[in-house]
Amino acid sequence: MATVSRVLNKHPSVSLKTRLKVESVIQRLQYEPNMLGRNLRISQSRMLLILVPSISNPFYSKIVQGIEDVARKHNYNILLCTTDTDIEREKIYFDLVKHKLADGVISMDPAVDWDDLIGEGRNYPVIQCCEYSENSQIPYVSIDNRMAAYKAVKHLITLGHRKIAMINSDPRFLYARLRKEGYLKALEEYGIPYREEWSIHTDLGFESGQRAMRAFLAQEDKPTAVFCVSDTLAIGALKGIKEEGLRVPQDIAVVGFDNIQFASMMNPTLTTVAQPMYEMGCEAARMLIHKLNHPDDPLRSVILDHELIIRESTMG
Amino acid sequence: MATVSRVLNKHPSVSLKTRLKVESVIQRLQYEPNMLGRNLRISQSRMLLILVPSISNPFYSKIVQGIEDVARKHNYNILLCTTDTDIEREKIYFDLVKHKLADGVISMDPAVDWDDLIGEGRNYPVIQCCEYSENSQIPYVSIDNRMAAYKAVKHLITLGHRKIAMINSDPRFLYARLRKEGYLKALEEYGIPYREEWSIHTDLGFESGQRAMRAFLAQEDKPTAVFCVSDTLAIGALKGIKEEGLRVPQDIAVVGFDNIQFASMMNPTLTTVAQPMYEMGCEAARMLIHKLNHPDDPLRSVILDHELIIRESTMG
DNA sequence: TTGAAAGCGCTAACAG
DNA sequence: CTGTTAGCGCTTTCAA
Repeated sequence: MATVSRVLNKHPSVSLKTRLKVESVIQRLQYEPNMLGRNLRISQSRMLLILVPSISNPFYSKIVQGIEDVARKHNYNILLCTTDTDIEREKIYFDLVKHKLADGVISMDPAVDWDDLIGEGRNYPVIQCCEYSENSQIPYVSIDNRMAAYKAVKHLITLGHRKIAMINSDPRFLYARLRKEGYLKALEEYGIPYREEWSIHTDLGFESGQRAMRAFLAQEDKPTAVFCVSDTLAIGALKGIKEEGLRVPQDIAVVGFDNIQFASMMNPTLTTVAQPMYEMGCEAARMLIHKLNHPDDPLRSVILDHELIIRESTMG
Repeated sequence: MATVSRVLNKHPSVSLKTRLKVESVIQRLQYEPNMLGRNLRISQSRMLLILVPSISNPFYSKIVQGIEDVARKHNYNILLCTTDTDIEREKIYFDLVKHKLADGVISMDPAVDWDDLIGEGRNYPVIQCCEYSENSQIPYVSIDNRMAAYKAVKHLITLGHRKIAMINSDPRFLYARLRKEGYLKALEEYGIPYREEWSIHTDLGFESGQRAMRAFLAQEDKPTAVFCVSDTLAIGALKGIKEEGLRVPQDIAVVGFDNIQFASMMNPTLTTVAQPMYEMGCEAARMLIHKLNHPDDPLRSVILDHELIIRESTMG
């Protein structure tokens, strides 16, 4: 019995002869090991919990791909859970870790209050990805959102725009707040006053982008450019502009964020800020797995590079 | 110890008094049950394995959403695995079931040969979704792919097109073969000869659609309409057409398949065959969970409705 | 209604 | 190098 276990785990201290014998019996009996027993014994689930706001946004899918690839390489499986940015669901899912069904978590959710969620004095392995709480000690991987937004808006200003609107997401997201700061910084730098009525918060769906755009276009004084915090919003905005019979970029320029694959397929193609989605996922997974193997090593957060990609939606 | 277990599982035979006592102690000790022990004991993982070719295609994401919602409701978690339509990966993932890490499978992959994969005389709970092997006994949920394709192509013919190309996916996929049959049937019905050079097989990426379109447009005798077996391909095709300076639908009409959200956001908006993606996922999950609870109940496969959605890419 | 005891299938320490 | 044994944390008889 122990020997079988050793064969299965490729433990070196098994003679060739017995190994072959065991293997042949395994073959003959069609024996399949039961990992439930193993998991209990070694007290690991070899599962990584991934918390995403939504799976239908290609931005998140791409990150998940990165996580999955690295996880596989280290013999971990992925438990993908969509939270809809709902605190309650987040809590329920986190129970999977508390209950040992997952060894650690990578979260892309605003994460209400990890310190509270985790509880006093516990040390659950948690990595934040894209989204993070500034005041907690939990390591994260992200980009410089403020700077990225600043560059995007500056690009518009450089093109001569002075009436620049912003379609933002839920301010519970840190990235939403940071990108707004970048937006404001760019405006300020060029002495452009901020206009409340040109700033909308919404969810990341296409329709929301479309709706926001409609709202801008219904105003008497219309913006000539729009900065959207996600490509999905920008795509909705393009649609909203088109249905008013206006042209992009001649009448209104549009900038998105993320550089999802669809961005370059649009008509016009979308200017956007590229995030290294796949790489972020990989890095987050690497960090988590490292933490699992070395629980006491302090982990440093990682800021990856972004890049402004200029396409037709700002420069026809 | 047994009593604690009973309290945790809400077993009725616990007096109010002891239950409260146990609960208060649980609270005080911050006790968290270890599901690894439970899983071993009851010999269930309460996990559902989901096999998808790729997660970046919104078509699959939507189905997964449906599965997840139903699974949650029944207290199952989801193990999402992307196979890239690679037989080897499929096998490796299926080991999760053999090893009891998942209680059952929903597969959207061509599934080489389930009967072979599963092995003689075993009865693993497997449901196929969208994609299935015709000759196996494994239940599936899908649409009538042949009919759907037929209707799509007929729509083009009715509009006056006689030169209709097809961008198809890997013929390992049954749906690819069935949709081709529908395409051929429509052509035949109207006495239009099939042209080998107007039929391409490729993967589902945008670029592939774009490339296929370029190939068509490089031919001397160009088609005036294209039927694509997925919206992602169709979106790529739109791009390919645009880069040649042609107009949709005036010069070339395009039909997609799936009705992913992006389809209505394109410019022009995309005519496509809507599949009830979310509902298919729900149904597959329901079937699987039923099978888990009643292993010997025979399950009937399900064919859901599709719908041709006509938009600008065929009728400007 | 509660407690004692067995055992799910595995791994790891120990002895031989 | 191999076999024996204990025990991971839980549920479920069985007896009290």
